[in-house]
Amino acid sequence: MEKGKKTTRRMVTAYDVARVAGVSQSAVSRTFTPGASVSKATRQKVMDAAASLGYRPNFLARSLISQRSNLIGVVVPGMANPFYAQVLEQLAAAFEAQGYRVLLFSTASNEDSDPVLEEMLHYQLAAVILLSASLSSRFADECRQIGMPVLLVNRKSHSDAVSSVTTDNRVGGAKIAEFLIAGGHQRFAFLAGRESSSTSAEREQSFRNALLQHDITAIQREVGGYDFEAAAAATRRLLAGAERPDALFCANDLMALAALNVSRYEFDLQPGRDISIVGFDSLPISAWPVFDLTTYVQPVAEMVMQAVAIINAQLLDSEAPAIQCEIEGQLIVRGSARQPPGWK
Amino acid sequence: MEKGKKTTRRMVTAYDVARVAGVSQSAVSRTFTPGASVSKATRQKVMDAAASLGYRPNFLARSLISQRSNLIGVVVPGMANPFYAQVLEQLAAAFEAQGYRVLLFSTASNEDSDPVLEEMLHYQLAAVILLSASLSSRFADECRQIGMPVLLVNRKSHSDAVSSVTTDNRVGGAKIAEFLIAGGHQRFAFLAGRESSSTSAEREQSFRNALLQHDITAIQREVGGYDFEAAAAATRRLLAGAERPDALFCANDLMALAALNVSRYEFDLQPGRDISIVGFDSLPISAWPVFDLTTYVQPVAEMVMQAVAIINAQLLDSEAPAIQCEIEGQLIVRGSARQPPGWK
DNA sequence: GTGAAAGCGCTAACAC
DNA sequence: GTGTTAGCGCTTTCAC
Repeated sequence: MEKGKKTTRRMVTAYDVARVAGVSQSAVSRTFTPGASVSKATRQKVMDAAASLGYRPNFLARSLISQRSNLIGVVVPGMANPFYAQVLEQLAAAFEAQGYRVLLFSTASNEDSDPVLEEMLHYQLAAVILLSASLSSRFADECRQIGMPVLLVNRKSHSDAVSSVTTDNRVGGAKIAEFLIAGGHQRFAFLAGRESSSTSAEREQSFRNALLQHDITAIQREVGGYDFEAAAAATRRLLAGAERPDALFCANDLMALAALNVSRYEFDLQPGRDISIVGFDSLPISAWPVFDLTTYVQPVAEMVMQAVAIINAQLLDSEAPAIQCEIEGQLIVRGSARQPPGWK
Repeated sequence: MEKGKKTTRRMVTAYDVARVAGVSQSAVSRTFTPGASVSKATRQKVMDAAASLGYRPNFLARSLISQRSNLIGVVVPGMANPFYAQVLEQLAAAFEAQGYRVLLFSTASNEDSDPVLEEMLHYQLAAVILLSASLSSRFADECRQIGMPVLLVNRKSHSDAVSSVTTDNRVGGAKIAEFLIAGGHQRFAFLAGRESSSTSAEREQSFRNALLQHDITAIQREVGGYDFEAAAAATRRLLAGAERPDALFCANDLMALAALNVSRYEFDLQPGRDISIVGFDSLPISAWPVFDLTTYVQPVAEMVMQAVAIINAQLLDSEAPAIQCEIEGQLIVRGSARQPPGWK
């Protein structure tokens, strides 16, 4: 912050406007405060003066005095995965509609968001949203203490003092298992996301449990870390193995798309016929004819709605309890996995 | 545990730290100001007190008094196009590395960024970056007046008082034309982005010019508005027409991907054999085997580097002249377009 | 309804 | 090197 030539260009302040309008500075403030009491005449004078001077209230100063900012901090783990981009976009749109602004904190992919959280605490954020990232209990406590709502999206906390919005991962994992079993598959495999991710863990656990109901215990497993290249490599290992799986459940769509590419172009396996591949998320691009991916929908719009609702509730009452919101997803059957005869 | 206890949520200030450390408040300020002169002893006392109290400088207050914020406003036209997401991500990473933070302003796609610019002026932004959006000269003037650097990325201004970073669109358009001509194509088509976009216009114009050199003037044309669905519809019109093109240049990759899908799955045309499709951007996903798209690279990393360099220069000297930076792209030949024999 | 006055938390002269 | 002193631009009592 050493840089920057000092500009002598003083900005237009409420005082300047007051002087021109022939009113007090407070009158100017009131004019720009929705719901404050100003007479029609005063307001008009102020507006005219403001317009002529090109005045705009300084939101930073406003936040400082009013002790409340309209900045929402959002932590995203990069945007290589369209899912994150989509959630971020909708989150931003929803909050902007309410007069908030998103301050972006991109974390270098890894799950440890403590350093970035530390950074966030320097801005008087109205709230913090962590997308696909977890939160140390230390920070959870600290945020609660200063009355700053924190919300996990697409991830759950071990502590239920932290709010979260997720899809019903367990239902999804089970549904996919049943679908694959009904399709008559024999050799199952799971492609995991990051090991530390609650999301991947839930999907895997329920997948395994459902298979167990049918006495299927031998499940091959690789880790793709939610990354395209890593998932492609993992798929290669799986398909090159002795017991090539005929049913592959990937913890997210991006990895499923990688698996699709590898199967088709490196192993000459046609998804839906020679191998069944299922994802999780339902990215827009997964619906493209080239992929035609069977997947479990994470209803992004609904998740964002709930996220906004939870944040609003906490903002209204800082004593409000944390909420773990789990949203109903849906299995979308397309062509990348063999379809059981008569499947609804 | 005391529930419902009303916590007086005053934040920890430099004064509190000063009191505990037994020094003046300025000493605290200096401790947290890189390059300020504080003795080892004082600094230590301050750091200890700060740590014990959980003190963090308030960046908003700092910006207010120092008249310079570390907030960079970035306008993005949504993130459905991975190109935007990629640029945003790298931009954020680059600025964060310099101690800046990105304040996100997502505009509802359209090209008129005036309302959002208006919003931005309320925050004391260090600089503003417009991604694939244009700028009215009114705002360009206003921003210059208050000494706030503005930079267009992937778009050019008619005025050269506005800085911009773009790829050499004209070179790209011409190269693609030559490549397609060398491939022996007969019926050319161009799929435009938004009509108001300088980027699309430049690519089209140079494409046409290069074709003109070979006496090719009949060029079919549709508008895809940089949107996947719109581009798919446009492609349908093109392919259903009497004079079905055998060479299609799309103003960006996203639209080329749409064209690819439509060609292959709706018209049973194999790209690279029955029709040649070329894009512009070189998205990561365009390299996937399923698409194997021939395209012109926009070197995102380099563009971001230049963007940061330009902003830094303007920040250092607000009188610095605007810079129009044009970066050299590169034609990536892959399988979606027929390859001329012996093409280098 | 309106103005005066008191700060929000901080940096940056300025003396010492 | 350190403390003292002014404010940055604004909201918000509080009298009138």
